[in-house]
Amino acid sequence: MESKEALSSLAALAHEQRLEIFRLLIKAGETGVPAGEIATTLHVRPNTLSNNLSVLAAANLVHSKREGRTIRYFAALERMSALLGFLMEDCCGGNPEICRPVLKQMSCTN
Amino acid sequence: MESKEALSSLAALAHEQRLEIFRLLIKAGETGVPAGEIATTLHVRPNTLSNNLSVLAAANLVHSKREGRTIRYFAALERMSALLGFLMEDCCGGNPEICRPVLKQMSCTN
DNA sequence: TCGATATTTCATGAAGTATGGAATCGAAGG
DNA sequence: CCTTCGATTCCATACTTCATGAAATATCGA
Repeated sequence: MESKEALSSLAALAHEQRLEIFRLLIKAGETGVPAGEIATTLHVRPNTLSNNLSVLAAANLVHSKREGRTIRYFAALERMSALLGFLMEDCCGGNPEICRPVLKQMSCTN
Repeated sequence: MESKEALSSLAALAHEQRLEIFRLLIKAGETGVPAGEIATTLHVRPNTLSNNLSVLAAANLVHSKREGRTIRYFAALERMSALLGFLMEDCCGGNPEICRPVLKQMSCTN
């Protein structure tokens, strides 16, 4: 991942509503969530939601699929993966033990 | 980690110069880097650097230690760890296989 | 084709953030 | 004590981002 991509992802996530949207989509997983359902769940106006979804989409953090009148949104885990890799690049250059706790926090066993 | 803390961390990182600073400190690990060395390495003015370091420090992403006239900065891995955990919370609620690739990207074996 | 529903686009004012120059602080050395 | 060096703070200007309402677009059912 390049610096500019990482920056756009971080900027997209550095916003209260967008962070909530993204985490909601992370939790929803493969199922995704229709735009309207995001709006009612998070109590946001549809136009504001649409703007924020477009920011997340421009940062490649989410993608969408039309289903008739509704549009279903999904978190883009592969992008998230690349971002985390970029942020922690070479963190273990000196000593693998140091960043071990970071990984532990991410473990999917909880 | 609470949402507000995550937001301040993300906002701090969503800035070209601060992202470079943070990644430099991540690579430096336990050794840390003195402020002056950061300035010369990244070719930034000392006042700008100082501002940006204070933003990163306010977000608890870095901490510092005075050593005579110089001040040495370190990346705060425990904060980074909490941030990643917050972002990916419940990512595996449905299916552990889905977020496995995210972890792989972070693996310290490279 | 018409109306209803779901979502997006656009322009705008208000608020927040970045930047660089100058002044300041704190520690070390003569 | 005075100077130098490393780093920070202050401040005004310029820039960017944000939420909002009004209008537009797309899809479906009648």
